[in-house]
Amino acid sequence: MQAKKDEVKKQIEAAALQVFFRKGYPDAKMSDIADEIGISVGNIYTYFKNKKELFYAVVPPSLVDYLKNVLVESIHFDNQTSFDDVNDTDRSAIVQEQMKLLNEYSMQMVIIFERNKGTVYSTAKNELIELMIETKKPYLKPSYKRYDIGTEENMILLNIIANSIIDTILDLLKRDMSPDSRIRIFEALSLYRLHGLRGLNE
Amino acid sequence: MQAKKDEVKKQIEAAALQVFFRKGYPDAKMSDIADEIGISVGNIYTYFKNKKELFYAVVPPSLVDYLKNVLVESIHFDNQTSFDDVNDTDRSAIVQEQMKLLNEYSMQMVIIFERNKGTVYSTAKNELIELMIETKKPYLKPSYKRYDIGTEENMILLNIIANSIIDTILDLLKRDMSPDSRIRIFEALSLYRLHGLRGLNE
Amino acid sequence: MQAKKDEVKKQIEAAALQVFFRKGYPDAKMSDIADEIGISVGNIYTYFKNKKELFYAVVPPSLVDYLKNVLVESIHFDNQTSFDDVNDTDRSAIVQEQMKLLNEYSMQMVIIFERNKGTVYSTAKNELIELMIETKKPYLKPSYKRYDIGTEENMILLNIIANSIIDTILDLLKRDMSPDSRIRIFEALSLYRLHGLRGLNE
Amino acid sequence: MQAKKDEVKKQIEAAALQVFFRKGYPDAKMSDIADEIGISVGNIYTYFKNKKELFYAVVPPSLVDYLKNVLVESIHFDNQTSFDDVNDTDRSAIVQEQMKLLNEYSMQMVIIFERNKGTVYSTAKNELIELMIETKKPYLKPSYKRYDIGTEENMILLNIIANSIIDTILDLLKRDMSPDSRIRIFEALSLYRLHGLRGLNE
DNA sequence: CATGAATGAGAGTTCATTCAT
DNA sequence: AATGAATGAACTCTCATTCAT
Repeated sequence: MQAKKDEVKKQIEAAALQVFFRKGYPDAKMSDIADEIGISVGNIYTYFKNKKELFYAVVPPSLVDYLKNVLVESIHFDNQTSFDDVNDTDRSAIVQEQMKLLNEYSMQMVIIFERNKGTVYSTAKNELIELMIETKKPYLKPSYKRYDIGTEENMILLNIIANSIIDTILDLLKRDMSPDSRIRIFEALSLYRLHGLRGLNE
Repeated sequence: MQAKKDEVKKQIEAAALQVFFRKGYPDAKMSDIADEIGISVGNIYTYFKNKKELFYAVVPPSLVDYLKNVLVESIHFDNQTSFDDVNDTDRSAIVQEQMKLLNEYSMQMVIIFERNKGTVYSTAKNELIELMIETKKPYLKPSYKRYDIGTEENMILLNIIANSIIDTILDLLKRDMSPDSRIRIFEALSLYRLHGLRGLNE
Repeated sequence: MQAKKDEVKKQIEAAALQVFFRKGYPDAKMSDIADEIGISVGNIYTYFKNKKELFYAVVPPSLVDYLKNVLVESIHFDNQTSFDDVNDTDRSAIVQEQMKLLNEYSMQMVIIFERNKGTVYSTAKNELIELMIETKKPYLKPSYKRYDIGTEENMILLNIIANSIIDTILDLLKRDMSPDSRIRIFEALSLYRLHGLRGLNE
Repeated sequence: MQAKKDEVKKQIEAAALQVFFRKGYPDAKMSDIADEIGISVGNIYTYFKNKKELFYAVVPPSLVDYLKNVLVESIHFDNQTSFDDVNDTDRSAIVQEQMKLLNEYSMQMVIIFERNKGTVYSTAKNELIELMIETKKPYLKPSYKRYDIGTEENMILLNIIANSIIDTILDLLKRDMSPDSRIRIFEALSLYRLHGLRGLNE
């Protein structure tokens, strides 16, 4: 019985994750989730007190810091030497490992950092950006002289770029493709971040 | 009295734009808009037939093609020579003009290309991406050999990058800053697109 | 000033009568009435306390008994001799006089006896029927032997016929036509009531 | 549970039919229907998508042509010989059968041909009148000479009479009585139509 | 007097949540 | 445990009525 019970609970969680991912929290109807696995709406309430509790069971706050770290590690967005200093085999292993983690929680990641309306995660993306910038500050030059960007503008620029890096990763995770394709595109995006379109297009 | 009427209508439009910008069409309640300017909900219906009409008065379809063109022009995302070939004065004039246009409709742009759920604009961003890729196809190399990306992966990569370029512009427009700052950051972002972080950071 | 005031009041009453006639009380909007004569909604309230008061100013209860009597007189629905016993000139004069009265209050009549929803006149038609039957009872045979109609059924039959006679008059009054046409059709209807389709069609 | 559901659905339909019959579509409030059977307004939406769907479930368009035909057949309004040519037994059987049909859908009939505001049936009565006149035209004399009615007036007269015949049937159906009474009155009304009050009263 | 913008009550509809079965 | 019918709060929209101008 317990096994059965756990089984249903897992089904509900899987269905809920799908629906929260597709529609976001406010537009995800309890009936959507129930329909997804062919159970009654009321039965969800046997396992979860309410919609909110179901949501946080499926996208728990504990996941946030973990995913932030994975993303910060995955990106190295400002460390130009990261890919130059390690050999290809090592680099590949690192990327593969990171990708595995990102894939595993891809839907949660999108929910936490993008489709977070109506949840406590509405500030998560900005916090991640802060973390990215903070973590990598030592490597950053104080300003980009060529364009005479002062400290504040500099921060905004970094903020926008960090934002866009996150969006780029999330965008990649949203798309359906083979793991190999994903890794290749992931690496191409790294190159784009470091060297721009010219870097890609030479 | 007529003056009063126009005044209130403008207030409603301004409030509506704000609320649609902040919450998106489906989550923008008529009461949010009314509360914003301290009038009754019913009074909005003195000026606009219904929520939909108010929305399209504030974010008219006629704006879409116009903004698409401005954005495509503003980006030159793949034309590496665009900034090298013209002198600084001309370039500055062009950028200033584009920025002015983008600033004027910054909220509409975000609504059309990002917070477009429940509106006719839900496909606008993808159409813009298609337009960007299509317009600039002649300049693109058929594939990025270094990462062995085949045609399909190539398209996905371009799609993600185009997406991110749009997001970047929208992000910039969402932030409150002086016109000068905005232009400088805008130009820095162009540099980032072309040469990556290394291009910025040298 | 008083003259002007009275003029506007009369205009409102005329417009109200039109609109109540066309749409009935509940569906007649104050704005319909105002639009009809190109004044503001608020101005109606200068002359009439509210919609109800305007309605009863235009269709006053005092009219009801009067119109009931006119109709009862006009119909002679059971007096088979009415048309045979008087000469044509006299009869014509009587009918013309009745028609004049019916025409004058045609809209009120339709409102009182037919489009009376939401007003105190919802029972007026039944009261008129009662009056018609009561008034003419002396002339009625106690039962229609041929169809074995007992007293109660007899009353229902009379009720239905009376009802239909009223409807027929109202129907005639609703239609747009010349006074002459109206009189001729009115007389043909009398013949139909007395002798049926065969009476008409021989 | 299924039994319960069907039960409630039937209750809602019965209540809706009652309320639509009493008030007409626009004035029938969902709360009227809910109150009628002591359920919540929202619960009606468990069974019917919206007010319109509930209405057309209870008064389906498929009924219209059927009822038109039954009425046209039932009336023979201009065929004076219809009752003379068949023997009493046959005639009785025919009338009984027609009455059964009319009784079964009496409320729907009133709704379709009389209380049809806001529905697709607003033209049904006029269409039925046209059908009645068209169907029976061969039997009609070109004009009623005695009253010198020209073609147009003739049509108006026929229209009014047809209208009144329908009203008469609907009126009969609205009243509560035994089937036998209804049939006797129905037959008396036929006689009235053919021979008028004199025909009844001799 | 006249205006018409503003209000508020009430209608139809949706959906998270409850609860009898 | 499971069902899904039932509830009620909240949203969009309408219109008689009020009131500042």
